[in-house]
Amino acid sequence: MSRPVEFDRDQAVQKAVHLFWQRGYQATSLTDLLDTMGLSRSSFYAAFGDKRGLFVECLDVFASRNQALLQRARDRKPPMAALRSYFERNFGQTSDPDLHFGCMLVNTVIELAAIDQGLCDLAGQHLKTVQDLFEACLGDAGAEPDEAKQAAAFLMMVNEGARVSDRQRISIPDQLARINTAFGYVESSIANRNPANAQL
Amino acid sequence: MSRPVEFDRDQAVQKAVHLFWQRGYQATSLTDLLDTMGLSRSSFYAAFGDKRGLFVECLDVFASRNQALLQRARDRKPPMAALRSYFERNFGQTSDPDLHFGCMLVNTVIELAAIDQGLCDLAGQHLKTVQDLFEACLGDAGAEPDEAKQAAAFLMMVNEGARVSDRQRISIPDQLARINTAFGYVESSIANRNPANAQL
DNA sequence: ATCTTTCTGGAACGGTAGGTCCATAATTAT
DNA sequence: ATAATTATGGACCTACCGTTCCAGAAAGAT
Repeated sequence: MSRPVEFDRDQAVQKAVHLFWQRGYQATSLTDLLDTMGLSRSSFYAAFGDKRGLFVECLDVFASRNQALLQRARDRKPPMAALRSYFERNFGQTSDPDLHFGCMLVNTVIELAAIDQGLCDLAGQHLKTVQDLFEACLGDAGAEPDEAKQAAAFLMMVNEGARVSDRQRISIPDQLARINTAFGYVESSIANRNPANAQL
Repeated sequence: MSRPVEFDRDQAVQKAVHLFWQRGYQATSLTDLLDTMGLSRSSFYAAFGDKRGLFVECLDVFASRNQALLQRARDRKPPMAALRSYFERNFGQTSDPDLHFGCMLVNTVIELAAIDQGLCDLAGQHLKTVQDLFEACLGDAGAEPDEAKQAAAFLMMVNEGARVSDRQRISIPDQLARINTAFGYVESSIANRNPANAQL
């Protein structure tokens, strides 16, 4: 019954994710969003409630895409290679040289820590989920449970730092070198404490 | 000749640093600044030009305080202990439990990367200066030049990550544990390649 | 073809942003 | 005391923010 919605909701959200990812929450105006998503003010408020509601939805979309990416790598590669691929994403393979937006979750934590605690906490929870995935990968690689937990926390800190570096447009080889340094540390640590695991 | 300025410029800047550090550039309104700094609009524009000009000044003040802190530690402590003290600052010793603003330079890079490249670059340059200080400390600790460069880049990434974690209000023991993990890696790496240096 | 329902474009809202301006107050030099 | 100079408080400006509202367009049901 009656007139159907004219725009593709998923596609509109995708575009919003891209905008928020690039420019953050505050610097993205409703006008920017409407232009990019290609819908009018009324449709926007009918579909998403308000700007903050859309941002929550975008955070969730970004986070689940992120997790899926790591989970897929975990299913298809050796555990440490899967982990590395997560860190190297958006460094080596990107064709657009200006596509250095870091991680939307990290960006949100920093931008909104003192502005909107709810959004900051939501981003933090998503990051924690990723950290749990790190821990699972490290377990796959033969780390002891407590060692996996410690190394996962360390790697999350490294991840956050790498995303900050990314936004400074530090040269890609330098970024990869830093990541390689971090993984060298973790891998040799696991191998030393548990020499039975030669292959990681 | 004629009427002198009524407010203490340095003290006003200090207060502005605190506000910008906590809330970032965009979320700090001119009204917030005037209230906190205790001066009127006219005096503000006469003294600082505009909001962006004040922010530049605040970035410089923050960076030089930061560098001085590490430099002082370098003069008074063993090199690796000096480095560690920089990372542990704002974690253990702070009395105010809500004083988790991370690092103003890191916050600026993330918030303004796609908004104001000039400010982002300025913050990035200040971070690079700190990284050079890291490198010098590592040289003091007996690292070979290329090893010091590599480890300094790694430690800057760790620093950036730690400041992101700080804004999430992750428990202080957890934060210290992550930092300890990172330093354990670096120190054992230096010790292994150069066994003559037992003391760091 | 008509009725009903829902979506859509655009005008309009109050609030606030950063920035300007001017009359006035305050101080020093003469 | 007066003149000259500069700082100050506060009104004012334009522009844009996120949000609301309403008249009208579009589509399904009968």
